[in-house]
Amino acid sequence: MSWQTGLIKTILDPANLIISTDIAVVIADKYPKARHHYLVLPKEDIASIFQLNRKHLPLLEELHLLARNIIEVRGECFESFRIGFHAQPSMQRLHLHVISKDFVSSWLKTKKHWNSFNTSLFIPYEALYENLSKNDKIERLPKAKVEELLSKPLACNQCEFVAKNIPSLKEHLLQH
DNA sequence: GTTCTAGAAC
DNA sequence: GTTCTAGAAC
Repeated sequence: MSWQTGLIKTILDPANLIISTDIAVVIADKYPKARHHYLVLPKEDIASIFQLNRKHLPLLEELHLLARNIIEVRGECFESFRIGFHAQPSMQRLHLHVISKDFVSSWLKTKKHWNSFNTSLFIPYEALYENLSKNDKIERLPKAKVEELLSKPLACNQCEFVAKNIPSLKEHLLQH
């Protein structure tokens, strides 16, 4: 089994499921990039956002419902979370990220980690939903665009601060 | 996706 | 000399 199928294997074990419905499940991200970081995955075998079409809109609504549920279950505030998909996913099985905006985590280690959640490489749930409604599919970003976004400066998500490197960004995030 | 680590950056 | 980044992983 290659590493890309790790999520599919993870959800096979009921012990890993924080929430489970007929349609979807919620698990904790194995390498959380913030104080709270969950993944919502459909039980249906959909590899990624690129397999979606208009028929999946009700499924997306179910995923978002579970996203709101896990935030509530954990006693957290909806407004303190980002909910969305990576524009360039690495792991198989469609997964909706539910991540708190603090980004305080020892697993946050690289510029790629930061920019994948804090540039257009992160597609908010609502944006993906609207895009799918309109176009009946999700287009892959051009390689050059991905590289441009990955190389963006380390701009704080809560103020105008731009960090010189990852350690200084992490130190800064702790101050918020 | 992570781990490891060479060599760049400081 | 130490910190930090970025590319290979058969």
